[in-house]
Order: sequence, then C-alpha cells, then structure tokens
Amino acid sequence: MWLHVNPRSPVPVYQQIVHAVKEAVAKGILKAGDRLPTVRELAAEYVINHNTVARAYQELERENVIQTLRSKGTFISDAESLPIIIPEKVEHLHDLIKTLLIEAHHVRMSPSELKQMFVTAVDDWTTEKEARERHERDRNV
Amino acid sequence: MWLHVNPRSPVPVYQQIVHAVKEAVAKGILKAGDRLPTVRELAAEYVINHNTVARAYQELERENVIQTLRSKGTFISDAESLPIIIPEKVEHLHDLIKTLLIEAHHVRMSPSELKQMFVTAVDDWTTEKEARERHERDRNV
Amino acid sequence: MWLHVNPRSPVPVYQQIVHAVKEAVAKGILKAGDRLPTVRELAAEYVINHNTVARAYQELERENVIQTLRSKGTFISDAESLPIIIPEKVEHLHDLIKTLLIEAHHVRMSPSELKQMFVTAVDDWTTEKEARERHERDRNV
Amino acid sequence: MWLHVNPRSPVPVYQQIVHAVKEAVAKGILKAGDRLPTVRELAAEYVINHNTVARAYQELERENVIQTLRSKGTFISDAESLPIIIPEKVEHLHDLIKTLLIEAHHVRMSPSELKQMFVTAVDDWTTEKEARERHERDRNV
DNA sequence: GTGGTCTAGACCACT
DNA sequence: GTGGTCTAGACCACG
Repeated sequence: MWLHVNPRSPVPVYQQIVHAVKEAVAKGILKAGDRLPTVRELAAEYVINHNTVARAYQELERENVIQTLRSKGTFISDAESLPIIIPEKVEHLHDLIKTLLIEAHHVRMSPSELKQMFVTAVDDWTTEKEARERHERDRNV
Repeated sequence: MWLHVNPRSPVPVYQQIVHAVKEAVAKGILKAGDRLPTVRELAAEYVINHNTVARAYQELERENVIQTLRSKGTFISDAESLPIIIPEKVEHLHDLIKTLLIEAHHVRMSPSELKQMFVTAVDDWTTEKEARERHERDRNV
Repeated sequence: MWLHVNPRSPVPVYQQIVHAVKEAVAKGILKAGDRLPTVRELAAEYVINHNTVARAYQELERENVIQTLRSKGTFISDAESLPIIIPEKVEHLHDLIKTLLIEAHHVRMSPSELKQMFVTAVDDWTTEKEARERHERDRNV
Repeated sequence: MWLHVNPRSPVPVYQQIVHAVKEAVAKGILKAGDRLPTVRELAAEYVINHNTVARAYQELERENVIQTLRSKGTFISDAESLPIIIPEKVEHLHDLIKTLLIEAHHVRMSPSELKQMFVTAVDDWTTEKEARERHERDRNV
C-alpha cells in the first residue's frame, strides 16, 4: 500500500495523507481514474478519525488531485483535464528550492554539493519510475 | 533589513524569525560575529512580543546559528566552531528534494524541467552571493 | 506523585519538571507508553502556569524522553525508538564526575571515600529499582 | 594557568571562576597559603568585569576555599583550619550522584556501566595527582 | 479536549 | 541594559 501514517509525527495526519496521495500519483502508482478507498474505509484501515481523512480528501480535491463523483466514489483526476497552470504554485517551488539552499548551508553543504545531490536524486527518481512502468506493462502483456 | 514578519501567516512568528535569520546567514548578509538586534529592539521594531523573539533566538542558539554573550547581546556564531555533522539533517534535505519532485509533478513540471529550474536557481543564488561579497569588499577598500 | 516543584528555587520551574520526569523514568516509576498529565492538569495541580508546563514538555520531547500524540496527550517514549547515541552527552557525564571529585575534596572527602559513597549509592539505586519492579510484577499477577 | 573562562558558556562567568579555583585546589595545583591574583589583576588578564571577579571571590570566601587578609591579598585557606563538616554538603554530593544516574539512564548507560566509568575516572584523577606531586617534589629537591 | 502560539506585563540574574 | 523566566489570559489547529 502507498500510505503510511505516523500519528507521532509533528506533521498533521491529514497532511500526511495528502502528501502520500500526491506522492503515489507522482510516482505513477496511482493513475488517472483509479478509485480511492472511501473515507470510512481508509479511516477504519489506518485507525484514523474519519474527519481527518475527510479533511485530507477535501484538500486533495481543492488541489485538483482527486475528484469526487457523487455517490460513485473518489477518483484520481485526469491530469490533462486541468489545463490551468498556476504561477503561484511555481512560485512555491522556487521557495522550496530557496529553503533547500538555506538548510544546506547550515549543514555545511555548498550549493554545488547540493546541486550534485539534487541531480542524483532526480535521476534515481526517474529511473525508478521507468522501472515501475516497464514492470507494469510486462505484467499486462 | 533582512526580516519580514507576517503575523497572519499560518507559520508561527518565531519560526519566521528563525528562518529569516538562517536565510540572511546563508546569503552572507549576516556574518560570523555580527550582532543581532536585542530581543527587545527587534520586538519593538516589528511590533512583536519580546517573548516571541526570545523564543526564536533560543531556537537559533539550539541550532548553533547564533551565540549569546551574557548581557552583551547575541551574535552570529562562527561556522567553524561547530564540528558536528548531523546525518539526520542531510536526510531531511533528501526529503525536501523528494517533496520538490512531487509538487513539481502536480504543477505539470517534468523532473528534467525541475532540474533545469533548480540549476538556474542555484546559479542565481551563487552569483548574487558573489556580487554581494564583491560589493562588500569594494566598500571596505 | 513523582513531582515536587519549588517555585522559590533558583533552578527554573520548567527545568525542575524536566528533571523530575527524567528521574521518574530512570527509576522505572514512569514507563514507556505511560501517559503524563495534560499540560493544564499538571499546571492546575501544582499551581503553575500552563505555559511553563508546556515548555517543560517541549524540552522533554526534544530530548526524546516523551512523545506527543496529537490531541491525545503526551506519553513516555519507547527507549528503543531512539537509536541515536550522542558522544557529546557522554562527555557531559565525565564532567559531572569531575565536578563530583572537586566538590568531594572541599568537603574533606578523599577520592576513595567518594568511590565508596558512589558504589553504595548506585547499589541502593539498583536494589530499590528492582524492589519496585518486583512489587509491580506481584501486583499484576 | 589554571583558569579558562568561556564567556559564551551558559554557565555564569563568576561560577566558572569559582569552579576553576576549586578544581585547582582539589588537584593540588593551588595549595594552602598560595596567593591569588587581586581582583583587578585577574579581571584585567581575562578581560572580565572586576565586579564579576569580586563576586567569585566572595563566593569562594563564603565556602571557605579562600581567605582575604585585609590589604595583604587573598589566599587559599588552610584546609585543616576548617574543622566543620557540613552534612548539607554531603547531601549535595548525593544529589549529584543521583543526577549522574538519571542522566546516564537517558544516554542508555546502565548503572554498572556508569560505575565502571566512575571508577576509571577516579583512578585517573588520583594517578594524575600523584604524578603532579612527585614532579613537584623532584623540582624542589 | 489536546497541545501550540501569542501578547502583556512583571521580576530576576548576570555583566 | 542584556537575556531568561514566569504568570495571566486569549486564540488557534488538530483529531
């Protein structure tokens, strides 16, 4: 399963859920049209308050990651159906990168070392994703 | 000035201060030995309670970013005085990079586009920093 | 109860709380998973401000002695959950021992007498702890 | 010299001085009758406020470690001249040992390991002291 | 109901 | 005058 919730973490549980769903989507584990568990199913399985799960789903819907079809369930949105590109969010990425640079400095890592680390991480991410997709294809052949 | 505080942001004021100081240090705007405003000066200037500022300073001291000289004020610490390297924090950087990849995907940005953006951001950061240092040197000549 | 607070002591109240909790844990009076009083309960019982208690709890959490489960309360953490070993802290123990030797000298106690006293104290501590554990076990049988 | 003062340490400077003097005495580096620098000499040499040094001397006098002979200077007290043995102070040693046990527990050191560490530390202390005394004697022969 | 944050204002220890 | 601590009382985020 793509979800691990740690109730002891300082980051709110509902945000952990949001993040996990977005991660699964980004990795290609969840794909457009896939159905998510209902709020109550997920709440029961992970022993979470259902209000918490509901809040996570609301947030995901707000971000257009999922869509709720009335009385049919919630599904991963079709990415292409959302043509809106939001400069505000790109801004957010810039801030994240800046934070990365700041934190790196305080761990005595130079910008170029960070760049190195970043490139490696991205390459790993990409190859892992491709491996996953190849594996998926083979299974379906 | 290197500090902007937004009291209505969801991120706690004391953390905003912490982040701002770390940013100024990473950028080279604040240097080892520089004196920070006193708790009460800073509190007055930004209309913050002095306790909030004190809490930020304590957090910064805990992270070895600043040092308190008893009743003389607080100063940016020498980076060299901290031989401790914390693998746990490097781990944190990895997580940040992963988050970056995930968020990028949800703004329809591919890993390679993100890489591009990252490299540009780092280069900008570095050249800005060098420009600042050159300017500083020239002023002191 | 395992807590005695003296508001007129020169040592800060929040540190007294921190120390008392650590002592209770070391003695086995508080065990992994045990729930601590809520911030406000403890504050009310000892006529302390809740902020002071909160600060003590935060410090304890930072030292991995307790863990906060969001809006469920705070609990003694599993010792096993903390694989981190800090040489810096062992250093601190050495300093404490040196202080002990120095203070002993000024009470006209020779190192060997101190050694005697130390061994006795440790043995008492251990037997007391074992007695407490045996008693605990018997009660649960 | 037997004094090192760290103005950045969280422990007050005057206490650092007190501790250093007591340490030098316990180690036999300073002996009964030895003359200490005057308040102003010491203040000048270590760039400390003379009030701070004065306070340290007061504290040392209060603890009978030194004695001030009016207009002749301050001297290390003759230990044997102070026949008073204070149970209150022995109590203090007990508390220190208890703290040691508590802190050891939170660094995952068992009481017996601590005992081991303690014995080693005491033996080192004693042999060092004897070596110093032998060296002293040889020099004076 | 839980802890977390903030303000306001007071007092203290240290230099 | 510096930071550190504490109280009192308020509001918020989370589950």
